[in-house]
Parts: sequence; structure tokens; C-alpha cells
Amino acid sequence: MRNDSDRRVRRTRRALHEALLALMTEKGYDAVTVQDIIDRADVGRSTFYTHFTDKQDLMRSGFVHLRAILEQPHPGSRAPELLFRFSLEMFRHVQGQRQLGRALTGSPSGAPVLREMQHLLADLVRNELKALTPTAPAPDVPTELVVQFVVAAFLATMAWWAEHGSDDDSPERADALFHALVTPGVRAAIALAPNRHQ
Amino acid sequence: MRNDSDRRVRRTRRALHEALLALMTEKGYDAVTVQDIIDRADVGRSTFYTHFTDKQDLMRSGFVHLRAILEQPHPGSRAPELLFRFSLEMFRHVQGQRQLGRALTGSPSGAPVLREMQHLLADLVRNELKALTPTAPAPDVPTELVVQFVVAAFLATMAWWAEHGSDDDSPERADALFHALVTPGVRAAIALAPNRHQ
Amino acid sequence: MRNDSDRRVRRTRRALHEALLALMTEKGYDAVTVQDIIDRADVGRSTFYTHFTDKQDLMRSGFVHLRAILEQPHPGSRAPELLFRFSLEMFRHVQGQRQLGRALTGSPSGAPVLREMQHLLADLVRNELKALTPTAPAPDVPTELVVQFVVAAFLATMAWWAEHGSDDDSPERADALFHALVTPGVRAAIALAPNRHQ
Amino acid sequence: MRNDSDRRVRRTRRALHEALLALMTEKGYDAVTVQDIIDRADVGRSTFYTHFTDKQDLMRSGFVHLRAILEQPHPGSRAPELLFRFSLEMFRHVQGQRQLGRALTGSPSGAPVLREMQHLLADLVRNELKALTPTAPAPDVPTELVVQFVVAAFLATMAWWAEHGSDDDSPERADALFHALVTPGVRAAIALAPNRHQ
DNA sequence: TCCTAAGCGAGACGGTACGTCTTGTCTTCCA
DNA sequence: TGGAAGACAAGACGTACCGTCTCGCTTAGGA
Repeated sequence: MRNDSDRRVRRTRRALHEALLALMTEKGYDAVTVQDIIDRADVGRSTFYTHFTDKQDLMRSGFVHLRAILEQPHPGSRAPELLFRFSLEMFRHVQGQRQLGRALTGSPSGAPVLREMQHLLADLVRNELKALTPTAPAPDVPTELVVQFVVAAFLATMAWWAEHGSDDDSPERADALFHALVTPGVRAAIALAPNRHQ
Repeated sequence: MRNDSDRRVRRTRRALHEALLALMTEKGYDAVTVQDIIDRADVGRSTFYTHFTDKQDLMRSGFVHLRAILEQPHPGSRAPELLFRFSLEMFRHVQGQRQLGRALTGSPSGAPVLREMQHLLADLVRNELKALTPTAPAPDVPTELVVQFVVAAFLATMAWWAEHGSDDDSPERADALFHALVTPGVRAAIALAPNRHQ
Repeated sequence: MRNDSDRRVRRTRRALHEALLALMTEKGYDAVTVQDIIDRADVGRSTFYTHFTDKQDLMRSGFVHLRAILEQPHPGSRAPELLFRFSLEMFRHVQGQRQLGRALTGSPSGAPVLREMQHLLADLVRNELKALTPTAPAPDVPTELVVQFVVAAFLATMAWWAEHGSDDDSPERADALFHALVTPGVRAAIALAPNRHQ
Repeated sequence: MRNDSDRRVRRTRRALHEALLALMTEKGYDAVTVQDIIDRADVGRSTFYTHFTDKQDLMRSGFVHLRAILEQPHPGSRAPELLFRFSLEMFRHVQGQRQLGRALTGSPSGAPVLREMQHLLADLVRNELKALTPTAPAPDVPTELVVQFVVAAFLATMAWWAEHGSDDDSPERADALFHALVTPGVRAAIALAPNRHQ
């Protein structure tokens, strides 16, 4: 029964996640109703509420995979000359989903989703900065502000890329642009010498 | 009749704006219902819909004043050594409204409002950048991306200020932090020599 | 000034009456809104409410003419051999207004208008019956019931005529049908000998 | 599930019907709002609109029972000496509901309800008359007119009974009055010999 | 093989907010 | 000074979703 349950449950949850993704791409997050989702997933209303308390709950739970991917430490990530390496991975992840990206950033409707991503990324950046300056005295620029600045800059770049970037723009270029904009300010703020390799 | 109508109409619209502001501060934008607004403003339901199509319409129309203030050209704003001077004015404007700021940035509920502000600021920044580099060839970093980067950084700073800043943090300090983070990246992107005065 | 005022007032009231009549013909009584009426009559909203308390009030006041016409005693109306002579006049009055008749009787929407007509006719019939049997003891069939019966039968005939009657059906024929149906019952009820002339 | 659904649904619909009846008795049909009904029936707004499109729809659906009762053929109803036997049953049905009757007939507000009853009864009378004169040539008095006449006379009698009748007036007496008024005219119209038993 | 408990679909239900509509009142302008 | 214009409060309408709930059907593990 356990196995059975697990299998069925997994199937159902997966169907719901996929339905939400597809619908978000079509109409944006806000416009999707629970009824839409369960119709698309061919699932009963009560089943939905058995697994998730909310549309938001369903959406959030879709980020665990992404979080898992991003949170495993990258080799060499501690090297101060390579800040914020999560970004390249993110751009690659997003590349195949331009349409979804546009749906999310093109209207305020996607805000709850972006919010979630913001939290996820803020955790990442915060850890990275703490690792960089473990013993440093409180810098002139509060760390938390730097964190929010980096995340906001990243999301802005991603939104711009989804919206305006041409199809042949590589994730690598988006990543380079993001770093070009963000790194000087961060280095200045946390008083790191500029790295000649970057 | 003109005068009469105008006066009454102005009174009504103003009451609605104030009601929305107060309610947004209390519960956040999304949680405010049209019924809440008209109860608070002591106005009939149909009256609301005579003046505005929507809660969103009401909210948007509240930005015209702010836009008017920010759009009048600042003396010396063309001097390249002083980029993005709108920010100080904004921080001062926001200073008395920390609570509202927190309500807007503290939950995804404020997204539509921030979105509006983003549009407003993007216009400002875009014009400023165009004025700076009128004849320059297309830079390595697309101008629109720079615009979005600056606006995102500003909003992040504002959010951080509303949330974490202590009350004795002056608008001037917030402004200095914003410029410290954002200017180096922008200068690098548009290939301006760093200005020794800043 | 008196005359002037009077003239304007008369003009306004008349315009309102005509507007109501036209609109009733087009959409039926209920579907007509006060806004419709004042738009059609080209009159301000407050003007309407200056003259009439209500749409119903306006409608009712349109019956005074009809009442005046019907209430003047017909020569020979006291002759028992000619009951309910109002009907012929009514059918003639209605003849040119088949369309209006259909609008009124074709849907429940016309009820308030028919109601008004019912009251008017009931007064007429009641008087006639009282004149017929001034000193008679209470008959087996209560007089008020006979009154309502006659009026209902008349309105039913009128509705049928408006709806089904062909255009060449004369008011005289409608009148004859009405009397054929109604007279025998009434005579039986009030114990009058059938009259050989009818 | 069928049973379950059916049971709940039946309960809900029944509660709505009863609420409407009670409220109509109290305030008349028109004055009753949907909100009144659902408050009284302790039912959600959407539930109401799941089952009925309208207040009118709810009202109409309340007639199916009555129609069912009246439409089952009465033994001997084909005997020409006993016309319009539906009436006695109707008067009996109405007897316990004087108050409701008064609410319906006392103001134009009840018109939609009476209209519905009129349609129902017209069907009944039409069938009866057709059965009586299946092969007869078109009579002098159009059948449809006779139908409307009979129904109008019945409703007038019912209204009079509800309004003026004393409580000890039996349904039988009302029925006798109705037949006394209506039968002579109908017999004359369709050229039936008067029946000595009636 | 049957039993039983969980997962599930179906969808009724109470509730809340929406944007629309009409009413009757009120206030001011203008001729 | 009275009619015109029309803003306004009030509140009902029918629609759209929400999150809760009750009910039987299905299905596979353990008896």
C-alpha cells in the first residue's frame, strides 16, 4: 500500500504541477484558477486540496527541485574571484522556457512566483557573501542590502532576457551582462579588490 | 456647473484615493476590496465605478502627482557626474511612509503598485541615459537592460530601507548606498570614466 | 408668467407621457427605465421627479383622459337591455394601438398598466350594476364578484383581440364577442330576464 | 452518489421553494429579493444560481406539482354536462392559502405568478374544449377567446374569494359561483344545449 | 480470495467580491 | 426662480472563484 499510495500520489502531484506550469505559460499565474488546474490535470477538486492548501502552495512546492539543484555547492565557489556563479546555471535553466519567463515577468500577475524565486536566490547569495566575509567587520554597506541588490539585479536581467533577448543570445552572454552590471558595485561595497580575471 | 461638478468630483476622487492609501497601509494592496474602499470613503458603489474602472485604475491614478514631481527637470541633471538624481527625492518622499512601504514590499500583494512605480522610474532613467549618450553607438550592454537594472536596484534599496532601515537612517544615506551599488556597474556598462567627485 | 409657466409645464408633462407611451410600445412597461424616459423626452432627471413621484405615477396620470371620456354618462345607459356599453368605446380607442396592446398583454411586464385599467373599469361597471339594482336585496352572486368577472372578461377579450385578432376585425365584432360571453352569466347572476333585443 | 446528491439537492431546492412561498406571503412576489430567499433558506448565493437561473425560474418550478395534480384526467371529465372541473380542485388547493392568495392578487406585484397560473389553466381549458368539440366547425366565437375568457373569469373569482370571501365560504360555493358566471356564456358560445343538471 | 483502508472523481455547498444597473435625492448652474 | 444637468448613496443583480464537505468507486496490500 505504501508503494501503491506513493506511486499514485506522485502521479497526481506531478500532474498538478505540470498543469500549473502549462497554464501559467498560457495565461499567467494569476489568471489560472484552481478549476483550470484540476480540469487540466484531470483530477478531482478535493484531491487538489488533499495535497495542497492553495494554488500558491502548489506553486511553491514546484521550487524544491530548483532549490536542490542550486544549493549543491559548486566546486571552487569559494574562490572570491568568481562571485554569484548560480546565475549561469539559472540562465541555462530558463533558456528553454522563454515563453514561461515572459508570462511571469510581463505582467504583475507573476509576482508571487518571482517572489518565491527571490527568496530562494536571496538565501543563496546571502550564504555566499557570508562565506566571503566571515570575520569581516560590519561593512559600510549592510550585507542584507547587497543581497537584495544582487537578487533584484539578477531578476531584472532575467526579465530583460526573457522579454527582449533574441533567441541566439546565449545564457553565457546574459550571465556576462549580469556580472558586468553587478560585480563592480558589490566589490566596492564589500571592499574587495577587483579581480583581474574577471 | 463646471465648477460645481469639479469641486464635488475632486472631493470624491480624493476621498477614494485617501481611503485606498489608508487601507493599503493596513492590509496591503491585494487584501483591500472595493467595498472596503467605498465604505471608508463613504461613497456609493456606483460612484466608485463612475470614476474608476477598477481598484487598479484608482491606484494607478494616484501616481500622476508623483510622476509630475519627478518629471520636472532638475537643474544640472545633465551633468554626467550626477547620475539618477531622482532617487534622493524619492527616498525623501517615502521617508514619512515607511509603514506603507513595508506593506507594499513585505508581501507579493503590493506587486501591482510596485509595478506601476517601476514603469514610472524606468521612463525617468531611460530619458536620463538617452540624454547622456545621445550619439553613442550601441553599447556593449543594451540600454534597456541598464534601465531595468537601475530601477530594480532602486526598488530593492527602497524595500530594504522600508523594512530594515532604522528610523534615524536619513534619505541621504539610503541614496548614497543606492548610488554606491549601482553607479560602478552603470559606468562600466556605458563606458563612462568614473567621476572623481562621486 | 403664469401662462408661460403653465405652458412649459404642460409641454414637459406631455413630452414625458409621450415618451413613456412610445417606450412601452417598444419594450413593454417594466423594461422602461426612468433614464429611458427622460432621454427620450429630452428632459433632466430632476425635472422628471419634479412632476411625478414615479414611473408608475406618470403612467397612472396618463389614464385621467381615458377616465374622463368613459365616465361621462351615455344616453340610455340606464336601459337594462344594454349592459356595459363602455366596451365598444374602449375597443375603438384601442383599435389604433394594437402594437401597444400587444406589448402590454404579451408579457407580465404590462401588469401595472392593466391593473390601472382594471380599477378604472371596475368603477364603471360597479356604478352601472348599482344603478341597475338599486333596491334589490343582496343577490345570490355578490355584486363585487360580478364586477370583477366583467372586467376580467373584458380585459381578456381585449388581450385576445390585440394578440390574435386580424386587422379587419372591427371593434364592433370584438364588442359583440365580449357581450356574448359575458351577458348570459351576468343576467343569470343578477336574475334579469334575458332581453330579446340583444 | 446519485442518492446522496439527489437527497441534498432535493433538500436545497425544497428549502428555496419554501422560503420563496413564505416571503411572497409576507411581502408579495416583487418585493422579495434573491438575497431574502437565500437568507431565509440558509443557502449560499451560488447555490441558488446553481439550481435556478432566476427568482422567476424558482417560482415557475414551483408549479410543476400543481400542474401534475391538475393534469391527471378526471373520471367523467368528458361528460359535457360538467365543464371545467379543475376549478373545484383549485379552490380547495387555495383554501388554506388565503393569505398567499391575497398577497398575489392584492397588488400588481404578483403578476408574474398569476401569469404562470394563467398559462397552466389555459392549457387545461384548451384541452377540455378541444375534447368537447373535436369535429365541430369553427364556432362563431373563437376557441382561444373562450379559453382566455374562462381562465380570466376563474382568476377573477379566485382573487375575489381570496380578498373578500369570508372564512366560512366553502370552496364549493366559490366553485358554484364561478360556474354560474361562466357556464352560460360558454354554452352560448360553443352552441351547446344547456344541461338541465347544472 | 476476500477485506479493508486510502486515494480519488465528482460536485454540492456557503461564502465573498466583483462590475453593472436602476432608483430617488441632492446640489449647483443657467436662462 | 424654476428647469436642466448630472453627481451621488443605496442596494440588488447574476457571475466567478474559493476552500470545505460528503459521498461512492477503485485498487492493491494483508488476512
